[in-house]
Amino acid sequence: MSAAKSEEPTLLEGIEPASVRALMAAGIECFADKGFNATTTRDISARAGFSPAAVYVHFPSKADLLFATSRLGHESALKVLEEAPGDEEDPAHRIELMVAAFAAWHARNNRLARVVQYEGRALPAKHRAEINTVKERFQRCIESELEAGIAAGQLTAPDVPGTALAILSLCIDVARWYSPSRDRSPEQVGALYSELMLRMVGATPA
Amino acid sequence: MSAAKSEEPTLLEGIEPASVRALMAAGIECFADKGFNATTTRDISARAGFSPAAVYVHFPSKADLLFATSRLGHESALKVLEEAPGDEEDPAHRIELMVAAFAAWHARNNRLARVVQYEGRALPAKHRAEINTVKERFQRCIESELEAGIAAGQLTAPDVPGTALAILSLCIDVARWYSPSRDRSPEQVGALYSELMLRMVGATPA
DNA sequence: GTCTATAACCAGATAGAC
DNA sequence: GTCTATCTGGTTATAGAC
Repeated sequence: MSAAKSEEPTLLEGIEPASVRALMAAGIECFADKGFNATTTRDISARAGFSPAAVYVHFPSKADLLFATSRLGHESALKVLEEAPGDEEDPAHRIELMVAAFAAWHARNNRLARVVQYEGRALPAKHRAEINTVKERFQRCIESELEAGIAAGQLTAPDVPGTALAILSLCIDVARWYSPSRDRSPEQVGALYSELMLRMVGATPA
Repeated sequence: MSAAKSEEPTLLEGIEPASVRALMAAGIECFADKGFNATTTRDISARAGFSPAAVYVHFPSKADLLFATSRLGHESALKVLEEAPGDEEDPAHRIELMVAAFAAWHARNNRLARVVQYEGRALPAKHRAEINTVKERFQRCIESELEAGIAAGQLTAPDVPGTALAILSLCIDVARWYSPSRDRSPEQVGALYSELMLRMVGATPA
């Protein structure tokens, strides 16, 4: 656990005050590295440059800090998925843009994405339920695009819910293996994955 | 955490003595449910039907119990991947069998698979290194099948290492979302995923 | 808002009886 | 080999000074 150089560049930008932003950035790094339960409040405070008690000035508990970061991550990922197609109308092109953006998000924000995907267990039931309502929207997002593409005769899928799940799953698992130093750029991952996805739904472009 | 009904049916069969088998089964359930760090040695012992100190009779530490289960899982998954094609020689059919088996393994053994994929961080460096040597073989396995299929003119891929990684990733992420009560059977997951994979590499069968 | 100091608790691991 | 009892260290969270 070295110094706190790598703050999440864009996602935390709007968070105020700066001490909360620093604590959230530190929490993301620590939770991604070691998991929620192996991270101590001292780890987080130290990485953010504060004394051991600092977490409790801004959050009621360590779990509330996790909730804040987890919600931020879910909302950001959902926003990316929903806004990716813009005003594009062609169904195959829409889903191509969505997958490229969603996969790239999981690469670019892979630390936060790991927290989002793998640390949800540690949330208290009430907070986990709130997070789960967001999760359901991801699946519906992809399914409706697939259905539109199939209706338009552009795509084929052996099983729409299963294929939608597989597409999401493929993008989400980027968070598990992606390493910014070792792998392709987030944009390259997005480009490769959207191409593989198009092949998967029978819409090979070139 | 309810009673210890659901032992891993086949994988732990050969483990002796029975107390070690029970501890490993309990460890898999607990680690999969709550993660390594949130699981206490008391959780494991209680679930296996022993007193709080039982773990230490058979394992030097909680981390050694994790290592034993993690190694068992990696070896089992690798064996499934390597042995799936049998004496089949057609490259497209070989990779189809491999993906069907590997995806189904992650569904069937989804608790153990979660431990294998998400709890490796908690292993001490030496044990993690041993596990990583196994992990590398998965990627090579898929890559060489892709290359054979491309050489035979049966498959196409925009990027062999990237496509191999995506195929593995797709199968591995089954462990994250699969629930035996809610989802398709492991065999159905394998069938769907091998079909999606064949489309992805340009070998649509029907 | 941040610090130092500490309370209260809990978990990994061990000792020694049976 | 399993148990009960316990040691020891570390963790969350709080109190109260500055």
